[in-house]
Amino acid sequence: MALKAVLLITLQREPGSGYDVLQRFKTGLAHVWHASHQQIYRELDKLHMAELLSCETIPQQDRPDRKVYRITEEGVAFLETWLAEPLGPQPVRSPLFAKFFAWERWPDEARHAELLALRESLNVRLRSYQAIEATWFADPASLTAEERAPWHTLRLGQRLTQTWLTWIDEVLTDG
Amino acid sequence: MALKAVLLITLQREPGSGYDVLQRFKTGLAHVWHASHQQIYRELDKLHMAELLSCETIPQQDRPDRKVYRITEEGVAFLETWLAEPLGPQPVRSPLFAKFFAWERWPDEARHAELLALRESLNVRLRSYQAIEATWFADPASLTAEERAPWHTLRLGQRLTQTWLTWIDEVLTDG
DNA sequence: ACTTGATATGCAACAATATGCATAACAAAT
DNA sequence: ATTTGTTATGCATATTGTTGCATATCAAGT
Repeated sequence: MALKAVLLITLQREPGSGYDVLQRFKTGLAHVWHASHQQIYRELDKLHMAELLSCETIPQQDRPDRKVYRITEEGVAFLETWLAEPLGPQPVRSPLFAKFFAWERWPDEARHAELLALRESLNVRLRSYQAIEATWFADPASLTAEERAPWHTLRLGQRLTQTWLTWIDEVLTDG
Repeated sequence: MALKAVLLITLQREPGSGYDVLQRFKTGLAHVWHASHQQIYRELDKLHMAELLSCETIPQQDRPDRKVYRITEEGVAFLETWLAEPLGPQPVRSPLFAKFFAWERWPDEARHAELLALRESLNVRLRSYQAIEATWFADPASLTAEERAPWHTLRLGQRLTQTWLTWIDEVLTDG
């Protein structure tokens, strides 16, 4: 459901091909929702079948046709319905917590490596957040209401990441 | 994969039926991994087929047989393999971030309701954490290394929840 | 008497995600 | 010349998770 919604909202802002959308998932949408190219192409096709997206096929010489999708009125209505209804509680699913739960069988060495790798990937994420902040949100006071939305999510992302990092250091120190 | 691991670890500590396991998912495992009873029964059957679990059928009068599962040697080996290999980066998938991403089409009223509902459910979770802390971890200094594992995950859960709550209040105040 | 909730188990259909494979041209670097 | 990376699209299969339905007993409350 959320994937459909993300596809609809990004194509509503700017129509584009599956490949265009894929690039957006790799950049601006990277901190919102992950999807593989296979999943994106298939989901776009489904949304087209359901007439939530229209599709204009642009023939190209010597390579596959480029299919440009744009949102339809039904697509907008679908998106607004999704936004209006509350999400409900999200199920808890944390593989790392599962490993901690299995503590007595988790070798010290493996745990240490796991935490170091996680810390590294969280640091990468934090740097990515910092780059976004410097580029787009250098002056928070001057942001419009609309611009504040991504700024808020960025700040939450930063704080959650920081919370994780602080905790990892404590666990590494502890054992 | 993680579901298999959680089933194996809990049955390794204490053999039991699908129903027993379900009760554990509703209590002690509630903050580790969510699974429905349908999924649990199906997965136990699969693990039995794969001989990672053995199964003793205990006939009962006038009601379905009780099937008691216990871990096998292959099951232990499987679990240890899973614990030894690093998890790798977890894909980002946050429906709430997706809604923030769709800000310009998200009505103020719906956003407000969404955040209030989320705040309430996070508060419930925080109270649940506090109850666990008071019951099991009243004196952190006296914990053994093994007891510290669930304590660590509890603390991370508390802090992440608190980070969310602080952020929600800010967003509610802001707009 | 009747309903509700706990005990105890599942099947079937569907949706979402992951993984492996496949094609084909072009540009840039070695 | 050949490899590597980018552009551009998908299909097939398997795994994982969701939702609706189904059965049957017993205890406790109304």
